[in-house]
Parts: sequence; structure tokens; C-alpha cells
Amino acid sequence: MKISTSPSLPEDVERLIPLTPAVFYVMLALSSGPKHGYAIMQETGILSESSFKMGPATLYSTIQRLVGLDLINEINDDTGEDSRRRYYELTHTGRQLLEAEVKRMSTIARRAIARLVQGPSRHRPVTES
Amino acid sequence: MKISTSPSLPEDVERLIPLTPAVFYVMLALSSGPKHGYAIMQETGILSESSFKMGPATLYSTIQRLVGLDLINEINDDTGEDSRRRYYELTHTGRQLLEAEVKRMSTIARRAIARLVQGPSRHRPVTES
DNA sequence: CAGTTTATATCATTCACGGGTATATCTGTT
DNA sequence: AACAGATATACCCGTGAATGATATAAACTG
Repeated sequence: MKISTSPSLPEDVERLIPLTPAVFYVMLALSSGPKHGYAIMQETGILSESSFKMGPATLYSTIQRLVGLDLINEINDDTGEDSRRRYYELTHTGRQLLEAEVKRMSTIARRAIARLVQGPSRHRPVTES
Repeated sequence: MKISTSPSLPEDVERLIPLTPAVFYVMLALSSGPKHGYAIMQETGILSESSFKMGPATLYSTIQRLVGLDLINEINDDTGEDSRRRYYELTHTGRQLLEAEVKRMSTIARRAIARLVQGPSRHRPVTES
């Protein structure tokens, strides 16, 4: 049975799940609206509570890859801001992918907690809730 | 429900967070009790709802690494079972690490959902500077 | 005992990631 | 205007986790 409520993702995109930390945090940073690279890097530090620190190399290579995969777009809202800044936004597919990944994380975290509170002794196979 | 009050993991272990998918799923499979490699591989497929398929190469190289990091132990409960099987269990540190990672996932998933339901429209940065 | 499944092992390759560094542009101060 | 320092992007290159493919052998099935 299908769990996903969102429309099905292209197969090659779905294969990215589980997302790598760099990909996940970049997309999550963009989920609240367009941002430029440096802002993404900063927000990632905040969102992860410093458990994931991303340097420039990882940041920009990840951005390139995501653009190539059509998961994020570069946009040019030249509102006279800092001309160095290059802004990015999630594409529709990108948002869907992020949603799917968050669902996976949510589900697996819930299950993991159930297992962990129970202690290591129970040998019971996993049955669906 | 609180899982653990005292994370206080060794610094080199804490750096493993976020865990790679292979490491995470291997440890999660072991969280319900000792298992041999093949069983870990099978349970991973179930736990991830096939979103993560682990081949033998990934499985056994990951196991080796985790043993070296003292996150899992090989145990020999020679209960006259299949003599090929090599059983592994989480160490105390391993369990702590898994708990910490699950907490991280839980927290970030909750935050992500909050952002996603709100939609991309909020063009305003996060209380910047 | 043949044939299949179970179980572990290893090689060679790929590719994401990260440290470090370079370069360009903006902002604030005097 | 000149300078310092922060902001912002770019890229080289090494490392190592992950993977596909393949090999080997022990255990069951009939």
C-alpha cells in the first residue's frame, strides 16, 4: 500500500531518498523561501543546532547538483541588493522530494523510539501499527 | 517520552551524527536485539519500507567499521545454530549514539513539517542580524 | 547427492563531502 | 577616497563511505 499522499515523484528523484545531510539541509533551508548561498549555510547551522556544519565547498557543489537535478532554481530578483548574491528556490519537484523525505524521517523516528524504549530484549518481528 | 537524559557521548562518536543511512539502519536493526548480518539486511528492507536497499558490500563493510568504532560487538552465542552466522549487538555507546541520532531526526522532522505546512511564501528572512 | 537458498567476503569503482584557499564585492570608519 | 573586515562565491584535491559485481561456502530441500 502506498503511504504517500503527495503525487508520485519521478523514479530517478525518488532514488535520492534517504537524502544526504547536505542535500537535506540545503533544501530545508529553502523551504521557507528563496535564499542565497551564504544564508543557506547560516540557516543550516541554526536548523541543525550545529550538529551539521557545512563549508563552502560542500554548499556550492551541492547547490550545483540540485540545480542540475531540477530540485532548485536560480532566480534573479534584482531588487538592487548585493550583486554578488545568487538566490535559489525550491522547484515543485524539490518541495515534493523534501516532503517525502520528511515523512520518511518522521516515520522511522517514531518506530525507532518505540524500539528503543522497549529495550534490546524483545525479539519480535516488526508488524505494522 | 524521554529516551535518555545523559547523552554525553565521546566527542569522536558524536561527530558521526548525522549518521549515514547504512550506519543508521544497521544500528536500528540491532536495537531490538542481536542479529546476524543477513538478518540485519532483511530487517533494513522492512524498516525502511524498501526505501533503502543495502547490498552485501555495504552491509559488511559497515559492520566492520562499527565494530572498529566499538559501536557494535560480535558475540558468539553458539546455540548450535547455523555455524556460518556471526551475531552482533549494540554496545552501550552504540545505543547512546542511536538514541542521539533518533532525537535529532525527531526534532528536525518536527521543524521541517512546521515549515512545510506554512508554504514557501514567507519571503522574510529569519530575524536576520 | 544435485539444486536452491542462506550467509559472508572482497574487489574495484564512484561520488558526495570537506579542508583549505582564492577571489570578488559590499559595508563601515576615518 | 582609502582601508579593513565581513560577506559571498568558486574551485582544487584528497578521503572514505557506498555500491555493483562477483566469489565462496554452508545449510536446507527433495
